[in-house]
Amino acid sequence: EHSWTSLILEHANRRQGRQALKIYEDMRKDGVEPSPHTFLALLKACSCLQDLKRTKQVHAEVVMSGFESDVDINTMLVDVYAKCRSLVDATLAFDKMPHRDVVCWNAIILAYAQTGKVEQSLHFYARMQQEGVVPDRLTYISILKACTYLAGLKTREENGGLHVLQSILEIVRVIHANLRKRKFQSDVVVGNMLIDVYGKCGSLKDARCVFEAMPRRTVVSWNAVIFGYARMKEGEEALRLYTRMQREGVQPD
RNA sequence: AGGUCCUAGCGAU
Repeated sequence: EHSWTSLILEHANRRQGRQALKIYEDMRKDGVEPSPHTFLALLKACSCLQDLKRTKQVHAEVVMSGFESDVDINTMLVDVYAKCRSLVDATLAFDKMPHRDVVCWNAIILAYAQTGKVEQSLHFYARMQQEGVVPDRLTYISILKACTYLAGLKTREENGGLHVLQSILEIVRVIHANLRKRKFQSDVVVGNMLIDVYGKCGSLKDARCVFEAMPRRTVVSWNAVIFGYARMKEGEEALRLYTRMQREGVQPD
């Protein structure tokens, strides 16, 4: 069983989802019983296929094998259903969970965040705290993702979105304050997201401030700040940053 | 044996 699972996982990691599912069929034909690890590997395959129908089939197999209340599997189901763009199924899986830890709260927050549903993300964020679960770095990242996605939509609208951008900006400032309090502000991914979202909200000043304060930067940090200026038609500053990036030995990608 | 994570682009849809 272990070797079957490794094989499935390997194909899933190489984004060969269909192969992975086929191997699972062979495994069952050989009369081998799947373990929770098998399903985690299968769900990873579903996640890259983004195929709702197949995900539901795997879900059915999970139930038949008696792993319906496995926390890890359910968390992954929430995530995969969201990647298949079925928030309904993601939410159903989430609601069925008897016990919820921070990881699964993060998964549902991210599920809504991925399509810019800021209000719902914040709603789950509030609920998790009511239930005594302490947010972690990924919780904040997930909420920032919701803000980023929505801000990205609104900046592309020529005029209409200005007041929305303003309210997103206010939310981001609150999250930013929390991140400072929790000492997550020096995290690279967090920093990258703040640069991006501040830029998309039109606040290059905040974006730049975060960028300059970062203890460590990656090419993503540079991209985010450069695209921020470019978006606001500040081509010259974007170019200056681009040359500075090269001077500091970071390769463009 | 690894349940949730960043920008842009490219594919897929």
